[in-house]
Amino acid sequence: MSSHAHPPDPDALPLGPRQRALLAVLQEANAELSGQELHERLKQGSQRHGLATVYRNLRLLQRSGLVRCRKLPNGESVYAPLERDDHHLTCVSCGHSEPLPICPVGSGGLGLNKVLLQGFKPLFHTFEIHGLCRSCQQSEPLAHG
Amino acid sequence: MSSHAHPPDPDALPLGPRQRALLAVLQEANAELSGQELHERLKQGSQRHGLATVYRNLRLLQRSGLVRCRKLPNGESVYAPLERDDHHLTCVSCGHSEPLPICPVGSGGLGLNKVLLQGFKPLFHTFEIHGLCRSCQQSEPLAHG
DNA sequence: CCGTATGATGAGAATGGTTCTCGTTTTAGC
DNA sequence: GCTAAAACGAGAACCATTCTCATCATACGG
Repeated sequence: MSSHAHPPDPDALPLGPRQRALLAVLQEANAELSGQELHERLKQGSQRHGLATVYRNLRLLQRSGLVRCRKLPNGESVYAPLERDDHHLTCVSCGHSEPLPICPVGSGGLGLNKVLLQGFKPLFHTFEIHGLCRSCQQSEPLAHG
Repeated sequence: MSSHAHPPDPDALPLGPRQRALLAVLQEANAELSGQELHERLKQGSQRHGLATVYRNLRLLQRSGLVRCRKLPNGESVYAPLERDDHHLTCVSCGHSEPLPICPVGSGGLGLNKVLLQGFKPLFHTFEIHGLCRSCQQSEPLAHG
């Protein structure tokens, strides 16, 4: 069993109109978006949109297996459609994070099996390499920054 | 090149006494600790310890390659010594997170090479499977929670 | 040995993303 | 159209983390 589960078909799920709008914005974007950014983009449409609802629906979409989420070093959460499977290189010093075109979960699925998962239902995974970006290596002579 | 770099020898690094104390508490603990928990434990010693210094030194230790960090769904950061290489199963609904005894970065190192890293210096990696734990699968009929 | 410069520290205030509260609006069923 | 239940928006509340700044420790020159 892999954690590369296929996302469910959104049309088969009982999504509200705001949840569909949220999903559409995420799918059109070419990068992960934060809750605040999503809120900004949705407000530009015709309907009213509250920030609380954006976060509420992001949680629901995540539980439905349509949206993935990760936390940046600054505490922001960023969201993307489940099917986008990027991972990241993140600097522990400046917080800069960039895509890493590699996925540790090959088609073999890491040998994840029911014994290890113990009833846990996987939706998506995150893989991140943390370290020092080129410019932070230069400016900071390691320890005692 | 792998992201399984050996941690540097702490004795060879110019660490201050508070940084050593921090590292010692982390190494004695058998689980990841949050900044607040570390602060609590350090305050029980003889020296005074401020929360700001705990966070400052955690950042320095991280840059030095001695400490790793990840963010829980509730926004807390938890820390562990670099050499502890656990990964996690985390529930997107209740936030519960438990160790997963698997590492996607085998001794082969994923084929990470200089071309991909582009001057980035890896210190540690995080791998996490997000999904629904057994009890949240039961209590929440997926979407429209 | 003392004075001074530099860096580390502690206490508490400030920050900011996310969640909560609650009165209002929309939806579904009849 | 009427009512109950669910979703919503605005703003307050929350809380881990970071910032500010006055104080303290350390190193070094005189």
